[in-house]
Amino acid sequence: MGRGKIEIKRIENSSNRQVTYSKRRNGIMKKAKEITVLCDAKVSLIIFASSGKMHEYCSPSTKLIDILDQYQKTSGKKLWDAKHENLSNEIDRIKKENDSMQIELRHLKGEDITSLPYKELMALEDALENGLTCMDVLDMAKKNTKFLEEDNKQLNFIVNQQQLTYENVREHMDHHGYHRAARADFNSQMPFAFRVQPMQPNLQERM
Amino acid sequence: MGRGKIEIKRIENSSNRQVTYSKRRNGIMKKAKEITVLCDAKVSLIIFASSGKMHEYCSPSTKLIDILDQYQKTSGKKLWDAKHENLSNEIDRIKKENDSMQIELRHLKGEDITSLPYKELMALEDALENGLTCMDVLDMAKKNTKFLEEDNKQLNFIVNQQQLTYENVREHMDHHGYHRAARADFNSQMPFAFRVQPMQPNLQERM
DNA sequence: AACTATTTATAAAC
DNA sequence: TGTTTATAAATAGTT
Repeated sequence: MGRGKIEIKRIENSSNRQVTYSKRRNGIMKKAKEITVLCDAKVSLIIFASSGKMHEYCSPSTKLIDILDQYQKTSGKKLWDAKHENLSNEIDRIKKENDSMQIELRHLKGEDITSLPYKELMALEDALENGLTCMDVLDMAKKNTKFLEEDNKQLNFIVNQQQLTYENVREHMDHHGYHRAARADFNSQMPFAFRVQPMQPNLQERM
Repeated sequence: MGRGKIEIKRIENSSNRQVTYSKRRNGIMKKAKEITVLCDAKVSLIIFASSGKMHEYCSPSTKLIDILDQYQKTSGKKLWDAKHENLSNEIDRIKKENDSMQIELRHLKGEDITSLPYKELMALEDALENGLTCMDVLDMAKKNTKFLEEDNKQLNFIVNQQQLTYENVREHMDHHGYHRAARADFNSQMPFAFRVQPMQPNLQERM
């Protein structure tokens, strides 16, 4: 449609190409508008000139994003969904990081590891694999030590109390002149040196 | 361009509209292809009929996604970026959570170390300076734990023996009919529940 | 869907 | 770039 028929192939003359581009671009835009109005169609038209300049048409009262959404649904082709996936993956990655930190935190904040149920132990294993440091394990060890020391203290206290009792009872028996045989019996039942001292006097120096 | 001129307004007759849509859609598609070839343009054309049927054209050796990317860059308008904002926001949120946890972790770890008794801290420092690895320190911790556990065992043994003794003595006294008052005395000296159970039943499993 | 009279788009020239 | 114009192409109405 013009003074002469043209072949549909790249126009080599740059300025001719530019002119034709401009004219035909307007033509397409007009057609796009027309079909939108005439036929109730939704149209998205995006054109980039080789120069990089962009022109677009999008049917009125419609957002390009909606058209593209519908495009994805209708065609089944993914557009930003691919990007979406990347972000989702990052979220997953960070969430995992989060989880292992939370586990680490819980443990550092003090609950004893070995008292944890199996599940949590498995989680801890994961945490270790995910870079729980030696320091963390040391901390746990320290907590354990503290427990043991407390146990020791209590046990020592009890033993001492028992010894005191023993001595009091013996004194009592002595005082009241209980039968010699009974006292021998009693002693034979007490084979240990009850003067209990802390067996590890400077525990904290060992760490 | 046809037998008669038409106004550019919605074609009310449904089947006419449908026919015109089909014809014009082909026309636009052809034009899109032509401008692509003739002028080196990149074109994305998406058309939805009111029926929902979709047709698209995208210039060859180009992906729609690339055109849309370029669209976003060139126009500054956000397409899926808007949708991604939600995900990005979640990532930000989680990352913040992460950061504060990391701070908390550092804090806790720092606190743990600085709250150690001076001696212990110096010892640890020395150990690390002298090229001991984390492993070595862990080993020490384990040894310490073993000592404590042995102490605990011994103490438990003693406590149990003492209790046995107590029970035997009482039985002995009962059997030989010692004075009621003496027995009362004896009981009053034993204020503790001697039935000692390991307070940390699975110490060895903690490390 | 094919036909065709007519409108519209546009290539070439200015 | 914009206008003109001869002509190709598109298409509205018809069959």
